[in-house]
Amino acid sequence: MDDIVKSQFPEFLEVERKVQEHRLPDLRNVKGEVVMRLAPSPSGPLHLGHSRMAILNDEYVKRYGGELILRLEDTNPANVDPDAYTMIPEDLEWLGVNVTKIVPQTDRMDLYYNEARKLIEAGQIYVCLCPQEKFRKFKLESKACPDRDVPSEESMERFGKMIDGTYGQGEAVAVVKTDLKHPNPSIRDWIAFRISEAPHPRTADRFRVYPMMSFSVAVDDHYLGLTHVLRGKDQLTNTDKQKYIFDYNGWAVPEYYHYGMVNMPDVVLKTSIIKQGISRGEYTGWDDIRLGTIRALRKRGYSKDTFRRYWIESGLRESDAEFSWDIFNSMNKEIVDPGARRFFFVPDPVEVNISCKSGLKGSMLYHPSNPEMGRREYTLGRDPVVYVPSEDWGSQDNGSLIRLKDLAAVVKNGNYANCQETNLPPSKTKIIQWAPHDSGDFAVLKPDGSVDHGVAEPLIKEAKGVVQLERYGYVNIVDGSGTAYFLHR
RNA sequence: GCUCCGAUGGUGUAGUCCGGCCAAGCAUUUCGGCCUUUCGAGCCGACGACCCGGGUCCGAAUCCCGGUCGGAGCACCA
Repeated sequence: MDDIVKSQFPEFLEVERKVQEHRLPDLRNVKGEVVMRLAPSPSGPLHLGHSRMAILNDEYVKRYGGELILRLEDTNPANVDPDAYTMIPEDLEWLGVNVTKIVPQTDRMDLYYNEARKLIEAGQIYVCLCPQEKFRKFKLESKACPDRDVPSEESMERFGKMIDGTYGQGEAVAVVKTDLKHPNPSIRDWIAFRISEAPHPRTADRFRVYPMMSFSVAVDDHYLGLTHVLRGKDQLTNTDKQKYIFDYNGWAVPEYYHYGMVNMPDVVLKTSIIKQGISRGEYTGWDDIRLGTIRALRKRGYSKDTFRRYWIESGLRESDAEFSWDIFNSMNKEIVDPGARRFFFVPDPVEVNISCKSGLKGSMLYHPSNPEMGRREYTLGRDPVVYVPSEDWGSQDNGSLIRLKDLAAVVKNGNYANCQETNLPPSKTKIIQWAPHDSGDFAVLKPDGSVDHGVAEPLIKEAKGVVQLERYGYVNIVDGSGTAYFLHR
């Protein structure tokens, strides 16, 4: 029956398979090509969380064609790491995200100022001289600050004084008039510009008045010609704020999508915490494998395709979710396994003396499913000493039969063992890995900060990339130093 | 507290717009079994879900109302 279907209606099977595959929903209102953006702040390299917005946006630009703009939101000098300007594009490139244009916001300060002046003139932005506390109190009480009604010429002059340094940090802000009665206090008359005298890592002291995110985002989304914006639900109120700028200017609003928040367990993502840890020497760097940065995950051996598959499957849902390492790892395993050569690693090794009537030779496939990848072979002689995992060896009683994989079946007698010549059926026998006596020390660094010490078969010295240590798990080997990074089981 | 979102097994998703083909699919986890000189891969099987209460309807996971729970935002951060 299957054969008939296969031979006569192959297209039917095709269709069925496609239905199973996860596919992102179509974007609404697409007219020809799309223009989308990634808008991280350059405070550090990208992490697992960022990879979602990067890949989702990239997927849509790949589907419809168009532009993918990397907009570096660097308008808070206190929060900028100069290295991030190079690390972020590196991370994106590795992820296979095709950025067509890079735009740092500090290149566009004149544009923000000009747009501000336009709105000041129209009476839609005013400059408030209230102390911070007072401004906030007015807001919460839905009251107008006295500066709200000064003539626009006066506000314009004050804006000039913000820029020329007459006002110091904290003494003046430019505020967008919205609706003082708006139910959400954060949307009532929100701040568009503030003074920051902190030196900017990129522009030094060239500017002292910086736009707030909601202002620069609105201006940029318009002038950069964004058609669709994908962002997290945490941006929902910002979207409402930004709509005022669009309305005041009569600009068309891009299509906004807000996907749910994803909680990522067991991993450090917060840039400020990582930075602190690095400077204190607790972490070796941005790629410390205990971290959730893209470069750390990359170092552990994750494939870029895993990120893509995972986030496509997660889609654009608005409900919150829990990140699942189980699923992420399982996807990665599927991608990485076909190319992962197998090796024996013996953690916590114990020496066993084997007695044999004839010489022993170990011969193991590099990959059982792909025999064409060849074999690794070790000639051990007649009464060799081998290493075995103490945990496995110790769990077996004296007199029990144990199979040393692809080497011999032996009967345990303390730290000695006798070869068993008979060809007993292999099932039900404990099968363990082993390493010859001339094996080198090997250590696996794990993401929880622990290290598994042991020995690994000599040929592992030639290995690079992701390998499977049989019965132990997948690891990534980056050099011949006798260490590897733990990937997953 | 205020504002806004959301709710399908342990986890991630499909289905919800346009009610019946859903006694709910897929993936992952866990547990069994098969295969096998890996506790890997593969194959087979099992457990496991439509938040609750009302309403509309011949018929509701899907529509309406109320509740509950979860999350996000409420900065001179992004």
